[in-house]
Amino acid sequence: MAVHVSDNKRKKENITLAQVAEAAGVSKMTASRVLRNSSGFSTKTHDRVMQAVDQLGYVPNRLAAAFGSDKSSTLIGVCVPRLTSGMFGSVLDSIDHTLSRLGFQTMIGSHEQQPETEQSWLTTILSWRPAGVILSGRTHTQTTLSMLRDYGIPVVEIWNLNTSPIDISVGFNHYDCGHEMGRYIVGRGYRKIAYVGAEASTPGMGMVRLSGFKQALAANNLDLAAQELLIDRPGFYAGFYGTETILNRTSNVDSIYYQEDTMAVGGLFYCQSKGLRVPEDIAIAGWGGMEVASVLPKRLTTTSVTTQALGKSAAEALVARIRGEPVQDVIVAPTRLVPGSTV
Amino acid sequence: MAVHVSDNKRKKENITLAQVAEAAGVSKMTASRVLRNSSGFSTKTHDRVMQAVDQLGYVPNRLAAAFGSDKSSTLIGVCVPRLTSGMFGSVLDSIDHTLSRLGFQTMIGSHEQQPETEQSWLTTILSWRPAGVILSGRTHTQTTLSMLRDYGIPVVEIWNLNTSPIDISVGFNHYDCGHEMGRYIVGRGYRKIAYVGAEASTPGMGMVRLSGFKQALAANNLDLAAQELLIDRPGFYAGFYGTETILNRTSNVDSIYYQEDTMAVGGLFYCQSKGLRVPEDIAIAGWGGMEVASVLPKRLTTTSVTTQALGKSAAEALVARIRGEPVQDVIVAPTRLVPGSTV
DNA sequence: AGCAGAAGAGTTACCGGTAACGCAATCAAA
DNA sequence: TTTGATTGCGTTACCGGTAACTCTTCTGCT
Repeated sequence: MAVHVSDNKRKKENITLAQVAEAAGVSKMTASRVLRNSSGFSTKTHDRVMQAVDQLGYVPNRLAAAFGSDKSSTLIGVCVPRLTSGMFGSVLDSIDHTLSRLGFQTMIGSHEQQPETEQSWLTTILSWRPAGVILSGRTHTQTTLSMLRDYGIPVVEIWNLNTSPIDISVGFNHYDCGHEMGRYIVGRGYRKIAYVGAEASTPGMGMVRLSGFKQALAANNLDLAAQELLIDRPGFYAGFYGTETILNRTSNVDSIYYQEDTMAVGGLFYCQSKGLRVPEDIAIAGWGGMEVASVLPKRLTTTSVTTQALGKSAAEALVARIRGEPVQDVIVAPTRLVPGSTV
Repeated sequence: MAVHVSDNKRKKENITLAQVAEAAGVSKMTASRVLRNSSGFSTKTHDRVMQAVDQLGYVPNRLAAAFGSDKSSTLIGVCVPRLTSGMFGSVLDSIDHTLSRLGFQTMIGSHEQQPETEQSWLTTILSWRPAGVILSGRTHTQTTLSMLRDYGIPVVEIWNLNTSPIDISVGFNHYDCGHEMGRYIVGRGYRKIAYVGAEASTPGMGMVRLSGFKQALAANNLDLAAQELLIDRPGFYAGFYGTETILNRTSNVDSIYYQEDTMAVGGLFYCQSKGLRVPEDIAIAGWGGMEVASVLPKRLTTTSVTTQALGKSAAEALVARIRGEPVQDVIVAPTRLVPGSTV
């Protein structure tokens, strides 16, 4: 197979602002002002500069701009737990679209629920002097916090609702989600209730939902009949095998609350493969309102969450903060329990 | 709710290379050489500089580095069709991990299968002067191609195998995937074969697989009995309703090939809901080897693809090209037909 | 000893924007 | 008409690294 080396490529000289300015017959500074749409130029000058830009095909060098003044960075760092999850994919998608509409670029990373990974991501990101960052970790290291404080840029914490955020928090109320589902399941008459979750490393928001869930049971003088926390990525597979484990270990479980819809679907399939009727023999509930839940033979009882809205709110709040506009520092993204036919 | 404004924050002065150099008693240039591990310094100097770095907590300014010399950019642009797809999520994850291990940062965008969106993403990315880009579009606009040529950076095209790439291609052989599945389905005795796909905008690789699939049918003197191409994002939902449409429109269809596993699963559920036995009444095959397929009551017949390997290969090839090392310019990522119990 | 070449380190200029400041012309109010 | 404020634009310096070059020392070798 052919082997190429690219060093023979000729790199076309880039057009600079100075060339644009010269073509327009103004100074670099005036051209800069026109392009940033800041004030201090006449309409005539504006038109002449824009014409020169079009004619020369000028592409601004954001590197130089961001470097020259720390105020003009248009870079936003975003760190999510996983890139492979449909939920976070949707949030990322929404953040990315919103930010690029507002003239910002996103630099993405994943932390796999490990505060140390988030910290090393942050170190790297800060070396790019971003205008702001969006974090999704449940907990942060001390170093992370002090870096953010020292660096002094806007920070949005997403996913979890945090009533005393570093700066701004946009998230779901996971505790309430769990509590509401707990009440619902108990209200439907189930009494021997189990939980199946999965955490690859340190606990994420599933644990917060679980505590709300347990609280709802406790309010009815119930406790979890069984609980299985796999050391794995949450997904269909983990749900399938987690259910197997629970049902083999504990008898007469009449309902299972899952950390996520994907896990609930995995569990549902396990039950079907064992000939268990849902919800007569066993009830199943998830969280997330993912697409897969809507095409199942039985509609999954779950909590539907607004990932798109979350991403959009987070991005908009961050930009507002960057621009010095007033922003609410705690924003709740809506969630809603959707009764299906599995509970 | 409280309203904050961040302009009262105090930004700690960043440590610069000059300060490190002074503390180490050397010149800026020598410190720079040590940090980049290029040659031209003694062990003693190296240690003194590193000690100063640790002591001062120096964080390099990549913005300045990339700006000062176009050779030292560590930025890679990556553009995928969607952030919400599990398949691309996995590829992104793999690319991101590999690149960050090699000292690069990724800037991600999505093009939604629209060459124009890819082009505008490229314009933005180029303004950051990246060291290389990874594209996944099936087709590119003329402007995209000429920008890449002018700019002269390494380019890796992923997802599709392209025998005459812009620079480097790392992908699956979608045609062969389709062809192999076509042969397999015909070989199992099916004759009235349909296809269900979904494209939100311009055709992606599903179309390439379909053409391989059709070719395999043609080799057996068969033609597609029916075909449904939804104008939608491929997913469970599209698979469900695409199947409904096909089966209502054409009678006696005995097998359906889906663009993706998620769609196949959607189709499978539709069939179950209508009391159709799989594969006795109707056979179902997908593509992708996604996790959901492995927990279904019946294991899905599909083509398993190595998204992780694809991402890793792409990232490694790009870095090798950036470093001027020899690279194969066409790299095939493995795919494998996995017989399940749905065909 | 004499000399070429390598190794280690410093000097200078520059990348392409933006902030801060300065200055002339224009305009509104006294 | 004078004066102070505003508008429009230019000048200068600077951001924090790196490339290219220069200048010393050391080597090792004839």
